[in-house]
Formats: sequence, C-alpha cells, structure tokens
Amino acid sequence: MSHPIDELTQQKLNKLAALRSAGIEPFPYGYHRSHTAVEAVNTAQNNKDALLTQEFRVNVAGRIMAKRGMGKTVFMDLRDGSGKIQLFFRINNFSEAKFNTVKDIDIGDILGAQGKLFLTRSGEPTVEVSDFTLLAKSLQPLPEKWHGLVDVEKRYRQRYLDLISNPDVKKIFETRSKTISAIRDFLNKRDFLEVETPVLQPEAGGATARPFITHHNTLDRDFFLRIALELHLKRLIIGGFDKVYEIGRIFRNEGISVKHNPEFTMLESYETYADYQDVMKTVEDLVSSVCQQVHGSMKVEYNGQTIDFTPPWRRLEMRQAVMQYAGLDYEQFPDTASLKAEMTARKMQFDPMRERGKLIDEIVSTYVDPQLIQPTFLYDYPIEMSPLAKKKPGSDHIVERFEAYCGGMEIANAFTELNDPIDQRQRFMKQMEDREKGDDEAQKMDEDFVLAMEHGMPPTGGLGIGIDRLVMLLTNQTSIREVILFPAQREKID
RNA sequence: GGGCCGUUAGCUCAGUUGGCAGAGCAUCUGACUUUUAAUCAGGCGGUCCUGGGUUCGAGUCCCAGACGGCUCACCA
Repeated sequence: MSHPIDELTQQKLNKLAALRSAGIEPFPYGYHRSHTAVEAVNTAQNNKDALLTQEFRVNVAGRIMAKRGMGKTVFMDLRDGSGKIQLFFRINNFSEAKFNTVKDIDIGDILGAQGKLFLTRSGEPTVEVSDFTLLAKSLQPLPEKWHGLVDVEKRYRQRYLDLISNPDVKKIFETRSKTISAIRDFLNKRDFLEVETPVLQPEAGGATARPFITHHNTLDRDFFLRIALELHLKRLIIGGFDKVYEIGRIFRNEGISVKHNPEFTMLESYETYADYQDVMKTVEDLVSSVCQQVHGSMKVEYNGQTIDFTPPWRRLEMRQAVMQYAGLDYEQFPDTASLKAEMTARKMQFDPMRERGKLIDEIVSTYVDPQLIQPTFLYDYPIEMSPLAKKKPGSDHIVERFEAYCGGMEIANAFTELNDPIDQRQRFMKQMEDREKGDDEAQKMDEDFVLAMEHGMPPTGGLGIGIDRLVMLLTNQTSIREVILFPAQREKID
C-alpha cells in the first residue's frame, strides 16, 4: 500500500537529501553505545562534584523526542529503551557546517551522540555533545508530545506509535513480559517441563469452543487451530513426564469483546499424582508469588478495588455459591425439565435450548461471577459441563473441578483429570449426543486420545490459566485489548 | 447480531440557531549560548469518515454504509 506524500513528509525527505549531499548517510549500520540513557543519567547524578573537575564521556543513542533551539545552542530529549536523557549542542563544539546539520535532525529521528556529562543550572543531567551521528531518519511526524496518542483505533493499528508516545502503555507490556517470565520461573523451580504441542490439529478438542479452520495443501485436508492445549499435554503425561506445562496461543472462533480476543495466551499445566485440591494450592501460590515478583506486593488495584492475592484464597462450593447468590439449590432439580420449570417460576432468563449443565452455568455467570472480586475458588461442578474431569468419589453427577475468579473474571480452570478410558469414552459419547441435538459446541470424540488413555494414565491434576486476563488484573486494565500488543481488528480499507 | 456514543489539519481538540473551517502542539521562516510542555514574531497545512437526501445554503438536519469504543447477547 502506498501512502500519499504529504507536506510534512516532503520536508523530511528534503532534509534527508540535504544530509546525503553533505556526505551523511541517513541509515548507517550500527553504533556503539557506552551507556543507556538511564545509566548516563545515573552516572551524572552519582558524580555531581566530580563532574566539575573530571570528564565523564558517554555514547548514547535513541529517538529524539523533543528539540528546543536557543540561538546558537540546541537542547534535545533523547529516549532509548531505558528512559530519557537531555542532549546539549552548542556552536562552539562544532564546525559551522556540522552545526548546520543539527537543524536537519528532526523530532522522531534516531540519533547517536557522544559527549561529556554535566548538570544544567536546574540540575538536569545532560550530555554536552561533541559529536553526533544520524542513525535513522524519520519521515513521519510523531503524535502530539503532551497528550500522546489518544485515538484508540490508531493506538491498536499502529501500536508502535502508542508505545513511542504513551509510556504507560509500554509499561503494561513490560509487566506482561515479566509476568510470563515469573510464571516460567515458578513452574521450572517446581520441576515442571515446558513443552510445545501442535497448533494445527486434525480435531480441535479439549474445550468447548468453535475452532478456526485452515487447509494443508500437500496433505489436501483441513486442519483446525487448537482451542486448548489439554489433550496433547495429557498424552505426554501418559508418556511418562511427571509435570508438564505449555504457554501457548489458543484460537477460538467466537465473539470479540472487552474480555475475549480470537487468539489469546493460555498456560496449561499437568501434574501427576495431584488432585484438584493440590492444584488450588498451586494456583494461589503461583499467582501470589508472580504478583509479588512483578509488583513487590501481593495486592493490586483493579477497577477501583484492592485485590489481595495472599493465600489462602476463599473456597466456595458451587452449589453453596448458587444458593448464596441466586437463592437456588440446583441439587433439588436433578434434570433439565425441573430446573427449567424452577427458573421460569423465578422469572430468571435463560436459553430454552440449553441442557441442565449449561443452565447452571448461566445462573453462575449471571449471579455468582460478578460477585467474586477477591480471589475465590469455585469448586465441584456439575458433570454436564466438564467431560474431561473426574467424578467426585461417590457421586455420579459432580466432578472435581474448580475455577478461580478474581475481579469478577474467570482466570483459572482446573480439575482432577479423568483417567478412566471407559468413562472418558462415555463422556465423549454423551457430548456427541448433545452435538446431534444441536449443541455445536459439544466436544467431539477423540479416539486417538481415548486410545492413549487406554494405555494407563496416572492420576493427574490439570490447570489452565488465561494469561491475558491475569495480566489485566496485574496491570489494572479492564479491556483485554490493552494487554495484547496487536489485538484483532477489522481490516481497514482506505 | 441489538442498543448507545464517536469519526473535523500529521497529533490533541473546539465549532453556537443550518450562513466565510478554528485553536494548541508538530512543521516552515526569523530572533534568542543552560532550555526542558522553552519563549517571542510571522507563515504553511482541510475528501469535516464515505455515499445519498432535505435546503438558496450542510461539519451541523435526515437516510444508508464503513471503522472504532462502550454495553447487552453470544462465548468460558
């Protein structure tokens, strides 16, 4: 796509030509920095007295963010990945020809500068530049210096401009990166093995969601982009790894909202000989220690509330939660018909096509989820919504499953994994029945997975954590797009 | 998909009852050798999201559409 060359770009192209004809290459190949901006600032501040008697020379490089001409001197703000430092150019330090090229350096250009550190009258650490090198000429103007880039659409479509002009945004993504590192550290220290499993799959299983479909040309068949990591990680448990995890991209062909992006990042971990009670401890330990590592505290501000991740978290049986927040005991309505009748009597809204499990899910998301601001484990789920979880001992309709809620959002989902291949096959059969009844989100039979399980799968505790939502909590963002660098957008045709 | 809101200079935003398209920053010219949202003087810069309609006249009113935000629904 070509862009019209507007006046501002033309002016910069003219400067670029002027630099070239003065023998300056506007896009050279490298530059040796001696200090980052922050290192240079710290050097100046830690040697205030010595600066007067001794030369501290530095080479810094970065983007010019501001330029203030003052007659025969020029000040610039230079920013690199670490922060900002001020540059000071005075005519005395240059030939007239060289000083004239300073006017061809624009805001937005990438510049290398060499010189000695000093403090200005107001105490600002500054490099008195003795030589400078243009490292890349910018041909487009930067957003407004004071308000930054505000237009949300432009912020997402041209995220680099957002990152350049909005330091808070940059911080969010630094926090995201630190969060993921901290998760890896936590799991690696506990002897979990990080693995990678296929994104392209012949069947998309392990969750209830519509998949994306793609096509392999050589094999001439369709593949699905994975909607979960689960079934392959369990195959690895069967294969003999005691503890595995994967942090990977998941794709779900569903609606886009403030809490949903079509591609998002999921952590799944599986630990042999653990049950869901063990996994609860793992989750509260993991999230609280990640928060501690990222923020230096186990508390965060989220959406006007203080959330405290300090273990232990509240544990709330799902049946009790529904009784407490919706005033309904679903155990008294053991089939779809009786539950529907009761919900109708209570004037609750629901989708009449739904089966009992989905109806309970609807009640939970309407009445319970929004109430769970402080970290809470909701546990013991109806079997209908959990075809991969193991039944509670002595129960034929409750499974050992929990979800962790925080700030009204689901952040984790875990269960004692079903490892009985006969039961697993029956659960898949039940899902297939639901699918034939019109539930196109019901899971498909995965014979290859059942075959794996028939070889013997140890008792295992499994866990999934939505990384994007966890990062939202840790960065006080209420939209998932603010924690995904390039969120899904429609194609812009202009 | 429904509802509400938004789209005006490169950026941030004004724009009154329908009557000549505005400001700040950026940019350009000039002044200024410790400024820092530098300051001062002057200049350039517009498909008012797109397409229709009403009107003597539309940035402004009406209809349709595009894109975005919020929200409800869907969806873990």
